[in-house]
Amino acid sequence: MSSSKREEILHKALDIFYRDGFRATGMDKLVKETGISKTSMYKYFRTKDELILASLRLRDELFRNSLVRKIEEKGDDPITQILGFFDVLEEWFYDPDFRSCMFIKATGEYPERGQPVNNIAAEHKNLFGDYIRKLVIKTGATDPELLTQQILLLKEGAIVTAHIHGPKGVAQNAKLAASALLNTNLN
Amino acid sequence: MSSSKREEILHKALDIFYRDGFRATGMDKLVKETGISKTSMYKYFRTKDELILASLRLRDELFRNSLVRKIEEKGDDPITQILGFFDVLEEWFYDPDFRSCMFIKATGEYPERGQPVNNIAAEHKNLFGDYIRKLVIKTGATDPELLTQQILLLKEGAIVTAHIHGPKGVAQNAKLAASALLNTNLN
DNA sequence: TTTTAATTGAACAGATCAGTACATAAAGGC
DNA sequence: GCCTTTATGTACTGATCTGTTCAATTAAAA
Repeated sequence: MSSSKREEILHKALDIFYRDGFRATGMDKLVKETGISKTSMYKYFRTKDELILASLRLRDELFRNSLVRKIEEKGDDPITQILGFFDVLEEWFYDPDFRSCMFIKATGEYPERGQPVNNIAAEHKNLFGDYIRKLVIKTGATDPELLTQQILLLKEGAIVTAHIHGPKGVAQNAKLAASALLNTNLN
Repeated sequence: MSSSKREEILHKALDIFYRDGFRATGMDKLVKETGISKTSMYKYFRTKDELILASLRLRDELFRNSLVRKIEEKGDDPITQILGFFDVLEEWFYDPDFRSCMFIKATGEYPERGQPVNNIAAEHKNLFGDYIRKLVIKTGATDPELLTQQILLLKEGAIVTAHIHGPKGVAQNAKLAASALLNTNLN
């Protein structure tokens, strides 16, 4: 199968891009660290930009799937899942490979509006937001749209804060805030 | 005065670094856009890294001062100021020159822990956090430390979200969350 | 005006950037 | 065995990167 090489390149490039950033990662570094020849890289991806975009799309898929799966391992009812989501975040923050959100960093490096990088990032956030919204609606909250957006704000804030200050306490502070907001929305 | 040239370089470099990013901004681009010769740049700053760090330090000073001033224009009592803070954020998000938080982006581009960039970013967040904490304590909140951290999470989340999705509604959602959290902390 | 300091422009070095060309080497199917 | 596909290694192009050098120019001080 020819596409297995493509997948291999993609997964390895994703790890390095996530760890070191896009502009800081040259193709030669990618060759050296992955052991894959440059010829192969340019066979499956016509440009570095194309590889970056494909990496982001893969990250979207892997990350959302992983998040949803871990959330649903926390329990069955929506409140448990919403609050459990912040425990999932906490586990991520304590992972030594945690380096903030790849999409936040990507939009930081490619600030031009309407660029594909920005679109993929926005789409990723929208898709995950849709999932959270479903959970919030299931709780019977009085203003599910507002509550959804607020939970997402806490999530983004926690990611950025854990990256700058370290993981300690960050996710639990966010969880307590989400819990308080949930309570005011249920009575 | 020789330091006025230094200041000029610093202010102009800051604007370009903030707009385009650090790695995406070469010294030649800086020369072309600022009209300042490369010789002068390297006279006042020995390396690009030094210029970057000085830019971040200037940003810290300018941005915190501006934020505090605008917050205090919103009123005298701490609750008005805390909630007004989110209106200040909203004005910033709608500024066409808004491009997220320079420190979040900086730590994204220079992910190595313990690096000066990271330290300056953390210090910036700490200093502003200290200011918010003072306001929160003045409100008589039951758990001022927790509430402070939560308000800061909402702030970081709002910045990142406004950058990816645009400014609409973001700051007000955060403001409503902060208001609800304040209420649960005052009763 | 004369002298001194500050600034510029432009060329340069050496490294690294994205991307290409091509000949060699594995690997798999028949 | 043979043949085709797939992958590798290496060298290369031209652009761009950070940083240096130095003579010419402007501005300020005397």
